[in-house]
Amino acid sequence: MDHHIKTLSPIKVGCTNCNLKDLCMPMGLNITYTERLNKVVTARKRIKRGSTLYRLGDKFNSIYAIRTGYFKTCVTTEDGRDQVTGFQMAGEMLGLDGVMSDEHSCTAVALEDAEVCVMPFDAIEQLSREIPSLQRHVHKILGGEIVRDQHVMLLLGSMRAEERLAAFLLNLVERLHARGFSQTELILRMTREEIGSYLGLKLETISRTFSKFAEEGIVDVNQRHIHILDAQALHQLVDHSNCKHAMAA
Amino acid sequence: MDHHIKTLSPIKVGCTNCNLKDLCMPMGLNITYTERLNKVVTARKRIKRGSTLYRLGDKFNSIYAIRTGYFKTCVTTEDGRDQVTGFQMAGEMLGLDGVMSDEHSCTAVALEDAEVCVMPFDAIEQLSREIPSLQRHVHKILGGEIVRDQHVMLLLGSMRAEERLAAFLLNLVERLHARGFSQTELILRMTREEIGSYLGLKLETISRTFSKFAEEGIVDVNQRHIHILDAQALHQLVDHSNCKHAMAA
DNA sequence: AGGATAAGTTGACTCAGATCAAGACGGATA
DNA sequence: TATCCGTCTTGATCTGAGTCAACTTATCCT
Repeated sequence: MDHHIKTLSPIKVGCTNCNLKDLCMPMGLNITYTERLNKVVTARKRIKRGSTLYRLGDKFNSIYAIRTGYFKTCVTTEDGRDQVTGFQMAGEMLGLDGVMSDEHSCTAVALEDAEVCVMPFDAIEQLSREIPSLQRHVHKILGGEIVRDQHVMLLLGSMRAEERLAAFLLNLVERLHARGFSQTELILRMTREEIGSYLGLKLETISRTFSKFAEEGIVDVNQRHIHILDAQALHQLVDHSNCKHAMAA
Repeated sequence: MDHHIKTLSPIKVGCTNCNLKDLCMPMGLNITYTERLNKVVTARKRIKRGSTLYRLGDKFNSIYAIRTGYFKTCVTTEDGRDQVTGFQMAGEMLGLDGVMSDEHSCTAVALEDAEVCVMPFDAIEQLSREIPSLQRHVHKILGGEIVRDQHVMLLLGSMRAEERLAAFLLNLVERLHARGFSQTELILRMTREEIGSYLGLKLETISRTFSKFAEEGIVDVNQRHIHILDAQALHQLVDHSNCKHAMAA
């Protein structure tokens, strides 16, 4: 029991020896700078599956680096309906949606038990004034979010259901692969409804499209366990949407 | 004629006496700092209607503040098909899409003859290390883009055609109003096709929806000249999409 | 001014995905 | 082991927006 409490204590593992340091905030920083960044991480926080890290409207103080677990972010409207705006995994940052107006513009929910590093944004700003490479990295994290959102806009604005799901699966598996997981197998952390919300489709359509992929031998679907059998076919689906009139020409 | 050439010369009007200074980059900076920012603006650039400020894949060096004119940004796919990701007007920034990967991830096209201030990003980064309030502002500009994109995702993912167009008109007129223009009248700078691309709809649908709004007396449409007669109705359309089951409950 | 070209409107028809509905499955609880 | 509930699948039907096409109206160019 004592032992269990010890693992819970704040700042046991620092950035320096964190296995995510090449993906996360310390990316590209030397040891001296990483140590300084480490001092900015004042706390760790555990979030139980289903509970929120922050909610729409909460005061913005910190950004969060995910150590373990999965999150979804969603924009909730007054009436309780919501749209999923993204899924985040270990090494990715959460909370940047609050930078603009000093309050969060979406809600972050843990899809499974998770742990995050809390980084007060004031401290990050101060440190990044002293360390140009950190400043550059903060800008890249913010800018990367913009590029990612643009891709989702492209997906929502011009792809059909199959193309959307194919793009979604490829994106997930690519990010997992960057974290050392399989390039062909994955376990979905979210429901069909959440995938649908993210992709602008209904849960039935997600289910049907999975079944169609399975029939065609492109993927093997067992509940949330997905085995990609023909990644090439998925890529073609995504690219094909851009080729309708290129082929006609 | 001489007079005309003078107005064309680089850096005639500085940030200090620019009429957009409260909306644009110098927002919130005192006079001393604004003068320093002014030195970063090394050039002005004129872009003719229909030509590009930068293209997808171009090396990222600078961000741009729009002095006059309108732009659209679009993600172009290999085959020439593209999706409009946004419309920008005076006082807004362009080019942030390049921060992440050091090359632009979209193309910026002038919808009418335009003039922009060129701000080398290296210089902005350096200056923002010295001026915390500028640093904060750069972060807010980047963060604001994220929030804006989230709203578009919500629109594309969960609204019907009428709701999308209503939200689009309200957003445009609000931004124009912040620039001193009418709250009820506006001239569209883009074609129905460009609006459609942005909203994930076809141009025929945009046309039909405008006609429907006109029939219902919500707006008066004369080509690109739009007169909003019942802003309340537009607001209700947008909010209503969030109330379907709230009303049932 | 006139002719060419781009932009916008409107109608008829089609279809992808939504909606409604009925079961099946699997993990949690008692 | 039974049952309960959230999740998922599948079928039947409906509908909002897409597609195709014909036409009108602006705008540009010489």
